[in-house]
Amino acid sequence: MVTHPPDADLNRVFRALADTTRRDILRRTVRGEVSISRLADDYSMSFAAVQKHVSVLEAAGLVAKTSAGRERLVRALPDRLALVRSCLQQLEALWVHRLDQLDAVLSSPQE
Amino acid sequence: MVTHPPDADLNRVFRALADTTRRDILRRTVRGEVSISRLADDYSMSFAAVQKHVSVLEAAGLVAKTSAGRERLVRALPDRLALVRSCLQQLEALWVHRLDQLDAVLSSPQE
DNA sequence: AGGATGTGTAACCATGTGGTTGTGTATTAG
DNA sequence: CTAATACACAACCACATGGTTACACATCCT
Repeated sequence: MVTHPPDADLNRVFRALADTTRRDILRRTVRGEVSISRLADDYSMSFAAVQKHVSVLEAAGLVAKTSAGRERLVRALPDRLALVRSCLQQLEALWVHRLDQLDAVLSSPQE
Repeated sequence: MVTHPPDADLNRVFRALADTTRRDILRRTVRGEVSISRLADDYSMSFAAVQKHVSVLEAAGLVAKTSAGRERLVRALPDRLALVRSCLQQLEALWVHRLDQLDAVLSSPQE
């Protein structure tokens, strides 16, 4: 069970997505760049907490920050979602394969 | 920020997927029912640890257990993955929308 | 210059997580 | 019946996580 590097990445991405606030931040930064304090305005938690959420998303590669004067603009990055999609697709492919096998068993003559 | 019940579900599902061992268990139980001890044979951790992983997957609705004599057979459930897919799809739809807006801006005459 | 705003960082706390061991209880095998 | 197997459950531990507050620093505004 050597955990491939991509495995660790996948863990971080799923982990980052497993929080309502972070998913919301992601939705908001998909539409365009938003500063951290403007993000923080809409949540009932401290600025530092929102900052932490952003840094979790950043560590997962789901978001990037760019400096603009005294504020940091957060924008969502689409690339890492492909990782998740491929993981799910792989799982669902196995399901399809199982169903195929079931079909084969049901439609083949008894042994 | 009233977290809808589905939000909590989504959190649990993503959280459950954010672990290499659990994703592996999921892959193995997609193909067909596997007992917990047979699952545990292939990981370098205690039986109880694997049991916990299974129960996390179960709480997330990704897996179900059925009694068969003294063993519990674990099988993967496909339904909850649809939740994840729709969440990602929604996010990516927002991205597409942003790109559309960008295109519109770029192709429209200056103001 | 000086104050307001935006951010980064550190310390701290409660709780959750991933792992362990130990014990109890069914169920199967001899 | 007894022993081994498969599981459930609880207690425990180290560490991560999500939150807080406090403080330092940079940047903008007047």
